Amino acid sequence: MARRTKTDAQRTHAALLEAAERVFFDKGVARTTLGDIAQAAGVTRGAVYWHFKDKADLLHALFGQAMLPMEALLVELDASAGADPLGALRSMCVQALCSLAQSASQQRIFSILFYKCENVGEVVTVMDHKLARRDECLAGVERLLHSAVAQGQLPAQTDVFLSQQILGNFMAGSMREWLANPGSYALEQTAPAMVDVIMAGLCAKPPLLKAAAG
Amino acid sequence: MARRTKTDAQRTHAALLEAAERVFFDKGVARTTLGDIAQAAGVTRGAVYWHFKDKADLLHALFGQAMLPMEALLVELDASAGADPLGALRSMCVQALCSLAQSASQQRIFSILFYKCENVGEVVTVMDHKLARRDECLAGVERLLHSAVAQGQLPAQTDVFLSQQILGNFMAGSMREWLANPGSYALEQTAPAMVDVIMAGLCAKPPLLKAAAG
DNA sequence: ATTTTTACATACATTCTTGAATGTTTAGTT
DNA sequence: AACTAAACATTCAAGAATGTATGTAAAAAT
Repeated sequence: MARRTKTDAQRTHAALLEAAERVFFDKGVARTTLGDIAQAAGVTRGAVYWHFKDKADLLHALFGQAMLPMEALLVELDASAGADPLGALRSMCVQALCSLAQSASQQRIFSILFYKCENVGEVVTVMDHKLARRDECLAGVERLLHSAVAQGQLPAQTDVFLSQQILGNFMAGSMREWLANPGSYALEQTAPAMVDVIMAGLCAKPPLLKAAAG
Repeated sequence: MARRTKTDAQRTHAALLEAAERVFFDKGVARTTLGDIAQAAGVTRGAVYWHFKDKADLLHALFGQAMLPMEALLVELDASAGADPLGALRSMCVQALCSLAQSASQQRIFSILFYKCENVGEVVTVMDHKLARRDECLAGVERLLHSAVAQGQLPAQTDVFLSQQILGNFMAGSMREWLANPGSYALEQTAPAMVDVIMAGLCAKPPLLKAAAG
């Protein structure tokens, strides 16, 4: 086959991304050759090298399109910051877990992130880009926690930085561990109760700032 | 060089494991060749193939010697089950985090586990073996939680399975996220406060069993 | 209508890596 | 003292993956 129309090109572009998602998930990033992806997409390596510079570029594109839910939460976050920041945080976290539980594609992509991709070499560049996005999100979380303190939902002495770390660690760990065997329990059902435990802990015994010795 | 004494052989065996730890950490498992490890250990590939079947076997051996702290906790766990199960659980978790924070070798090995190793192909066999060990540990955690319920430290309706998941998710997430940049905060200092949040959450608003509808 | 790109396919040269095969001492063993 | 086998080193054949270079047919541009 020779050149198709512009929309056909976009279609192969998408097909390559979809194929990459599947093959990366199945074989891991390091072991998949660009030939594998081309074959899975029904094209040749020439097409891959036309649309992407190399494997890292393809991975970057794959991860780039995947964070939409994360960013959606970020938007929702700043909107609802006013009334009940802690409640907003809670529903954000629950929704993030439920979103993962409901989307097979998201599960594949996060599985690749967590389990099928070595953070080494050119990949770290891709990951750094991804982490920058996540840090923006975490900064939003920190803002929410600050306003929770301001509104008295959390004690004045609360160490906001540590609280955010705790929440982030729990969220990342929950996603990763659940993805190890998604069948072990129904994440969407249990997500609210799980997040509630963390929120209750932050209210009941939050990490406190060490007052500067005077 | 030719054949050395038996103790020399043990020394090269250990040197190979140490070299593997370093090189795997630096280059990731997939990209390191057995030649790299041999060179780092000051021998040739022949020595590697003598001591280990292949790369997966080497990785298995590396991970096999690494879980000693985890198993140490397991022993300590059953010993202290009597008086204050929740307290025992707390100190276990804190100690696990501090242990990680203090041992550079442990940090490398866990970094390999979390970031430098794709869960694919023969590696899953290695990981499964590792997960089996971890599940034993988690079973111990579950026993502790049960006795905490029995002693009234946790409400009778507490969903022990979910509680254990929550704690495990938090612990795994904390280790992994901290390893992403160990310099961002002092884990040994903050570990007690962090674990306390989770424990307080479990006490204040534990996940509850859904009573079978009658 | 022609020229120029686009969007790929095909072919090629190069480089790595692996597994196995074979060689070489020398420590134990009898 | 002779023999066996341990503990490596060295070499080799074979396949595979990458990047690039080149071919090509149709779509756009003029």
